Amino acid sequence: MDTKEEKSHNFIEEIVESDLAAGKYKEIVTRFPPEPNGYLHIGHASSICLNFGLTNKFPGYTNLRFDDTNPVTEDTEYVESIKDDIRWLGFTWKNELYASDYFGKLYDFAVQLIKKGLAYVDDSTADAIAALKGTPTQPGVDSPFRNRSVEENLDLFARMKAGEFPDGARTLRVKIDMAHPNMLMRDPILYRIKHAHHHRTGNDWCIYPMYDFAHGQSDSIEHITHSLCTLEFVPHRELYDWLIQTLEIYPSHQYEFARRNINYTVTSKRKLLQLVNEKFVDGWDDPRMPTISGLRRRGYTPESIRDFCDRIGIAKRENLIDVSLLEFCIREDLNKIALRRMVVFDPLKLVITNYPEGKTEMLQSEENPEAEKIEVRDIPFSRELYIEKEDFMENPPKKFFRLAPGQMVRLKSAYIIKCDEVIKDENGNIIELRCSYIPESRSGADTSGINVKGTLHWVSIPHAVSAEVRLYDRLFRVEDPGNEEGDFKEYINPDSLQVISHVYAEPALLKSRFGDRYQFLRKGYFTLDKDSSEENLVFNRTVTLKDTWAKEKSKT
RNA sequence: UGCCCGAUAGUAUAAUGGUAGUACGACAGAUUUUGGUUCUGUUUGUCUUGGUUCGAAUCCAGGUCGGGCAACCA
Repeated sequence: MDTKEEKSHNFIEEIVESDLAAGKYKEIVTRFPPEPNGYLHIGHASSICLNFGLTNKFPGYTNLRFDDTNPVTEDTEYVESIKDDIRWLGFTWKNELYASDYFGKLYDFAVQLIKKGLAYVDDSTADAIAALKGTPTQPGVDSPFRNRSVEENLDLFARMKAGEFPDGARTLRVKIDMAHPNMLMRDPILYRIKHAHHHRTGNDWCIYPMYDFAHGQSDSIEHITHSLCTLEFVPHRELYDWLIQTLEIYPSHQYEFARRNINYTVTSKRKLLQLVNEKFVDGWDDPRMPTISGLRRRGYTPESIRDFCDRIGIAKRENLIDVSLLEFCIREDLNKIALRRMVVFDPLKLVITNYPEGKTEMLQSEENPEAEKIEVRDIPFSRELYIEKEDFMENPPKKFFRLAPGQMVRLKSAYIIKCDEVIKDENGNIIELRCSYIPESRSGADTSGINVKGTLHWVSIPHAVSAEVRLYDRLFRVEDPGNEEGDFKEYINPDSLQVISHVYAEPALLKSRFGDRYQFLRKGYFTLDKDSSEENLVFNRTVTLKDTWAKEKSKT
């Protein structure tokens, strides 16, 4: 019996495993810390899978903590969408928490630092602070307010909290070293004044802690053992550790990994927000968006996204992941679960001349040939059918397995037919095909002995139902739009959405419900869109099928 | 001209001093009532120069290249 090879650990799992083995912790605590100022995207999914995945693999739990320290950009709309998305991805948090829950504690921490002579109120303007900060290669200069007395600092900070000063008039800064080689250690700001309404604390506060004075402290309060964040926070770790040590609070530790980037899209909340606000897309859940809600509406499954995150792994190097891997993951999942349906997008009329007029025959076809237990559905067959225009060629190349004058093909789950005659209009356009069928070739009861190379999908004209399909392509024409010259929006793919308002579908599709997943035979995977109604079925194409014929064609 | 992080096939990721592997992609073939699926095979890689070592992707030193750091954002 072959034991399945254990999947190798990423570097963070290694750290956790060795911490656990060394007895440093009995259980681990991680957190997913979104700022509620945008919708979650595929990059966040990776972080979610990491944080929650860790505590699924190892003993411990994961908190959801909203990093809501900037009331100006944050909103409960985002809080709700973030919770929905995490749940939909299939994860459960232990505690729903907010950095704003700790505003009181954080204030007390600040007072402690002032009392230790390690924090001061600075009256400098933002410009002055920036000017005295120095540059990466030049040391900064002490603020003229740096040496105020503890009493004065205590008084001023209390009055900042009391709302005596306008926005931006004063800040509280920690006193470290203005010549420190790490710029984040040059007396970083702890608190700033913002007379703004907070989505949770309302108007209770007019001073708000900065990220560096909220995140690590929140981690510590929650006894987070492994605080995972992306690489741009590496230089913050020194300050993170300094504050925890100085405040003598629970020592959480920060570990950094490289954010996941995917080609032909952007995953920056600022850029995504622009696409939404400037109407380049239909909203945060536009099926072309790399947001979780966009992927959901597009028809991606949570399983496929988790599988994707699993396959791309976690590491520290810069990366640009090929979107074809994401597409592979969704195809693999949908192939197993999607119900097969026949839908003709671009119809060509086909008349079976030797089939009785007015006759309707019910044929059976598999719901899903990959299923362990094959179930079937009924499909009406009649004398007049639609096939796909591109499935017929008058002068076909040698490798064309589809219909052509004098050629035979199988109609999926029906009969073998032969093309006898091509009917054209006065302009020479092909408007109808006259074919004959082989009665003994009926699917499942074929005694004809005829072998054909091609199988086509089809729809019976009198039974066809109408639907709209929306075909999506990548949102950008270039691999890394965020890194191109000029505005990233110049690189939007103008053909990222193609709507076909009337396609012809087999009647079984009439019973579609939200969340149903289909494979339209030879066309791709589709799911019902929220714009759909009883009168107008609307389907989103999740992803195409792999198409080796298209590849073959493009060679010439 | 400072501090920090990184570099393994086209892409992503393993190998933790001992055979450079996996997945996706690409290519070729088999099977197929979806040019889908499935199966088989092929292809391509340790940034560089030294050093340590019986042995280096791995350890050390120098270099090169890429990225981050000067928001009262997170």
